[in-house]
Order: sequence, then structure tokens, then C-alpha cells
Amino acid sequence: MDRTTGTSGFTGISGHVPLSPPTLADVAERAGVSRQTVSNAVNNPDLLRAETLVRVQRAIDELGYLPNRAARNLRTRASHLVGLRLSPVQEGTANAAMDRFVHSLVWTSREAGYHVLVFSGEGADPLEGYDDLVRSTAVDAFIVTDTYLGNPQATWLRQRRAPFVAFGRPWDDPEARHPWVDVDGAAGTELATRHLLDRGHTRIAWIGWRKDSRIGEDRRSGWSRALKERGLSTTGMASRVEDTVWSGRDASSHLLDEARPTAFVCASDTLAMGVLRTLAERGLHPGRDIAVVGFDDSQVAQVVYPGLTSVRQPLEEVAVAVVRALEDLLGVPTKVADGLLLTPDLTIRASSGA
Amino acid sequence: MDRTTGTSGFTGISGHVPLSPPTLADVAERAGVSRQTVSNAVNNPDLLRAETLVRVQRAIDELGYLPNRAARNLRTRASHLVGLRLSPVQEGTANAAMDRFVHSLVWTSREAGYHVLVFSGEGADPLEGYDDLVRSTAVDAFIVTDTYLGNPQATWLRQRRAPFVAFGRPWDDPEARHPWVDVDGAAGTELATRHLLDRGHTRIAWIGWRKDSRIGEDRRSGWSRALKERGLSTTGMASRVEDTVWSGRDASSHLLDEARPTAFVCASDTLAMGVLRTLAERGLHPGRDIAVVGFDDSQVAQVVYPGLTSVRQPLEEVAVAVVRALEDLLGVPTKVADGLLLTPDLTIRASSGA
DNA sequence: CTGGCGCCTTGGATCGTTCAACTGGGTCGG
DNA sequence: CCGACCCAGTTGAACGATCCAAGGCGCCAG
Repeated sequence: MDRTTGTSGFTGISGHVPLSPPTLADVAERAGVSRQTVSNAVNNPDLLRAETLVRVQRAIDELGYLPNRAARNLRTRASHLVGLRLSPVQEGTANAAMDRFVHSLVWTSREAGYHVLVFSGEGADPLEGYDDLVRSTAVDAFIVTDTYLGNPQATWLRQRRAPFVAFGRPWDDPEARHPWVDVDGAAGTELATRHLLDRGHTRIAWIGWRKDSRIGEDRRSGWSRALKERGLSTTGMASRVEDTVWSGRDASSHLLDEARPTAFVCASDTLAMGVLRTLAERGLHPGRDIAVVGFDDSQVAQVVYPGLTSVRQPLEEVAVAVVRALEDLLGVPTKVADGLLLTPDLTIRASSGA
Repeated sequence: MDRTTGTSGFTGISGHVPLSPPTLADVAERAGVSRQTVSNAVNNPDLLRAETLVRVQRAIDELGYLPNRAARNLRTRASHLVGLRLSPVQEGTANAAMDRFVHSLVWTSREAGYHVLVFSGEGADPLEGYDDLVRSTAVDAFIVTDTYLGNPQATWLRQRRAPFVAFGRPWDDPEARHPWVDVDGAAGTELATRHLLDRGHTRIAWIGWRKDSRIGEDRRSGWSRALKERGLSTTGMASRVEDTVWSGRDASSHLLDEARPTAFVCASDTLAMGVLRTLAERGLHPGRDIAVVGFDDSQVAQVVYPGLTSVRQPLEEVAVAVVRALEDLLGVPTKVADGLLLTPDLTIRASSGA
């Protein structure tokens, strides 16, 4: 041992100032064993005799040793990092969903021994940012969140042999082989619509996104399915617009005039907020006069008066499933299902009835 | 060269499937120079003759070479990663601020060559999660966001010699030597209060957080300063509660009955939403009958009817300043100021007047 | 006495990069 | 003509972990 720094050590609990973190060799010296044995103690504890293990473990604790990530990563060719690209923020559209998902994901992956590396592209190019991380082998895998509209990420990542798990179905390519997890939006809106039907509504309108949004059309299908199931017509009851409060306001205003619905199901909380705005402008009371249901159970839904009923995606479960798929992908392939569709539930608040 | 994989190469643009990414040695061989020269081409281009640089550069492009992070990290003892701990989410309290900050930070640090590693503690212990990252030298530095109430992170991190930059003043320790960036909350509420004064209000109430919140008291001071400046009294005009919609509702209800204010300044958008709730319950119209100003310019403020005037923290600027401080800390110490206080501005919407 | 087994040591190579020292050649001043 | 010095590049050794092969040693069974 010629490392002058090693002896000063990292005194774990006591808070002594370290000059340089302890290494495997430091631990070995202290425990009176070889490097290899320490390495085994950390990675294959069952190879050691119980007594030796205890001794090594104590040395590890005393020094506050933790394997140097860089060295380990270099040797094992794995970083235990997963990359997550934050899509550009859209101010004014209450998409708390993404942030809730990030939290859940960070939490879950920590338990699985992974950390989350967030990065961002410039916005325009959805591939921006991935490239560097793949080529510099900075992350082991990616979590891809925006698989809408056949964006090229999936194809591109597979070409690069970059492992990834998608939150979102491969809408355009049912043959896709990559693991994915998604939430059944149609089931959510169906739930919402049934909830309104059960409360006696028969004229239930839909406000959703433009037709080229697969997610939007999926959510819409739940609404129409529920109505048709009860023999109710959907004609003239739907509107498809941009995801902004103002579009929601205009759409609901038109629908109220033309189709005279008593309730609205929306593809997002943002659109639902537009409906609430129309109601406020007309002196109508949400929940009493007109029922409204949103989608995502964002913070807006929770704090707005009088409370917005909203479809809630089980993002914690999504995170768990995503991480499981990740482990499957990177570790021993226990081969979970390739795709997994989870069911959302409905958070009921005053906007859907007194 | 005995690397069998190296020759297959990473064909940059063309999309050929790589077995293993190219290394420095691969590039060196291709360019007919030594490893070190390639390394210099990447890190100290001015050490090479122009002609050689071009040749190496071409080889790099052709192979799609990017330095292996793990190897570089090991050698340079730096990861180019900064750690950011996500504080536990509080459902129902519209703290979009944090998420906006994360986005800005990710974006800014990318420009500076850093990536952001997000992690989370269990919630209770504010140190949870830091320890492992420090000891395994996984990150170069931390961004600490919750420095309220003399939490021990600053002290602890310094003891460990872990570099960090705080978003938030060291409230309890004016002697603190670590770099920090913060937003002048008092200036924000002062701005808000003046805005209301200018609109003719003289009875302006405050709804803030409990007295032990330094941030809350700071924001409150801006309100009282603005009032006193105009010779107006603050007695009976303030309420200090938990940061929830319901607390805001109750507090505003009491204040309306007792002190008869015509306007409210709140320490958060969440509290402001509570005020809006009271108004709705009483059939009062925000902006016309009673003015309301919130704090943080969250998505809620943006989408709620009729639009909530709110103090907006310049989080993009904060991120820039934080990253600058970080570079200062980790690179050549150009010694920026130790602390930096930025001024927020006011986003005016209908809730503060027609 | 030999062979085998359990537990650990030893020495070395390896991952891909950067650092420090060095080389060979040219230029320049004295 | 010699030493000093710079230029443009080379070479070997780290960084700290993991992986591999070979072997030592004590002990027990055959």
C-alpha cells in the first residue's frame, strides 16, 4: 500500500473529512484479506465464510467504502443509469402527468438500483440528446415517453441497439417487439362516461384532441363506447380541438349552444378547465347545472373550485412495470410480457355532481 | 490492434449496427496516429497541427467516436453529473415551481456539459440518498433546493467535501460560504402589493405560511413593507396557515368577515386558490369584487378562471446562475459572487382587476 | 499417502481514457 | 558548434474495479 490518501480514510459515520474516498485495496488491508475477497464480499457474499464476511463488512462500514462507480462501470460496461428525456414544457397546459411519472419512476428505479439521468432535446428533434448518451455509453437504457404519432425514437433506438422501455403503446406498429407499458385511456373515459350515465345524464358531450392524435382518438372511443352501449347517439356531441384552455372554452360554448349537453367528458384537464370557464362566464355551476370530467387528475383538478372529477392514470404502477421491464431487459431475461396495459380509475369531485 | 470488435465500427451516420462502440485506439489506428494524439484532438485541439487535427477529426466522424464516459470519469475523477434530489410530491399543493426549475436546470446544464441525475429520498430524512452518491463518486456536485428551516444538508455536504450549489438562501447561517442563488420573495410580494395599491386598494390582506417558515416570513415582509410605505396599517390583516387550499379558504373567509379587505396577497398559488374558493362560495367575482394575487405562477394560475395574477420566479435565470456557480466551483474558480438574489416579476391576469 | 474440497490468496490482465515523462527534430542565440 | 528551447507527437503507467486462472493450505475420506 503506497496510497498516502488511503490511510486517512473516510470515517463513515463520524464525519471526518476525506481527502479521497477509500478503495477496495484500503478495505482489503484493513480487514486483512485480499482485494478479491473484498470484491466477493460485495458482489458474491455467499462465496465467503460467514466469519470472514463479517470482518470484511466491518472494515467496509468503518471506512465508509462504496465501490467507485466509474471503475465499476468501466469494467462491467454498465452504468446503472437510465435516461429519461424531458419533453419541452408547455406552459398553460396542465400536464402534471409527466411530472408525477418522473417522481414515481425515480423512486421505483432507486429500489431497483438504478438512477435516472434526465436530459432534454432542443424540442424540435425528438432524437436530440439520445445520440450522445448512447455513443458515450452513459446510460444502460432509456425510458421513452412520447411514442405518439409514430415518432421515430423506437426504430432509431433499436437500430442503435440501445435498450429501452416505452411508456406508451407502439400505436403505428403492432408488430413492435420492444417492451412497453401504457394506460388504457379508453377504459378511463368509459369509466368517466358511465359515471355520468349513472348519475342520470344522457346528453354527454366529448371534447378531445385533433383526429391525428392516437391517444386522443383512443380516449374518445371510450366515451362513444359507453354511450352506444346504452343506445345513446354520439352525433353532434363531439368536438376535436387543440389542447388549450381557450379551445376548450370555445368548444364547450359551441356544444352548449348546439347540442345542449348536460355533461362533458374531456381528453385532458386543460380542456376541462376550458369548460369550467364557459360555465363561469354563463353563470352556470359545475356539478349542479353541468357536469364536467377531465383527464389526468392534475393539480389543477385538485385545487380548482369546486373540484374537478378526473380520470387518474396509475402512474406509480406504470413506473413499477416500466422498471420491471427494464430489469428484464438488462438483467436475466425473466421475460415479462412485452406489452402491458393498465387501467386508470376515476377521482370523483364536485364537478360531476353534488 | 487485437480488438476484434473495433474493426466493425460504429458507422456514425449510416446507421450500421455496432457490436461495440469504437474506442480511442480504433480512431488512432484509422488516423495513423497515437492514442494520445486522438485524446488531444478531442480535449486540447490546439496542441495539434491543423493538418493532423483534420485527419483525426475525420476518423472520429467516420467511426462515430465519442469518448467512453466511464473510462474518462475514472481517469479524471469527474462524472460531469450533478445530483438533484426531488423532494417528495405534495399532491394538492400547486408547486409547479420545482418542476419548472428542473426543466430549466436540465436545459442549462446540458449547455455547460453536465447532465442531471435525479434521485429521491424516502421523504423523512433530507439526507437520504445523498450519501451513496457522494461515496460512490457518482456525481460531481449537488444542487440543493430545500434549504428552509436550517436543514442540515449544507453542513453535512460541506463536511463530506461534496461540492454543491443551493437554490435558496442559507437563512440560518449568514456566514455560510457555499454558493447560492435565490429569488427575492419579499420583492415579489412587494411588487404584488404595490400593483394592488396602484389599482386603488387600501385594505389588502395577507395569507401566508406558519411563522416558522423563513420563506413565508420573507414574502410576508414584502407585503407589509409596501403597506407601511403608504402609511397603511397591517394589523388584523394577516393570517398564517398551512399551505393547502382549505386553509386558504378558511383564512380568507375569516379575514373577509373580520377585516373586510378588498384584496388578498398570498404566499402561494395554492392559498390563492383557497381564496378563489371562498369567493365562489359567496358569489363574489375575483378581480371585480375582490382582487387576488398568488405566488409562483403555476399552471393552476394560468388555467383557472378568470386567470390568477401571480408572482413569477425567474427560474430560467436561477438555473443559469446555478450552473454558472457550479462551473465556478468545479472548474477554474473565476469566483462569481457567493450569493445571488434575483428579482421576480408579476404576471398580471384578471384576478387582480378587470 | 493421495486426492478432493472449501476457502481464500496471488498475480495478472482488462475496461478506455488521461497524465507525465520522454523523443526526435528544428531553430536560435552566443 | 553547443546547449536551450519549442514543437508535435509518442510511450508507459496510472485510475479502481472486476474477471480469470493457478495455487496454497488445512482437513477429511478412501
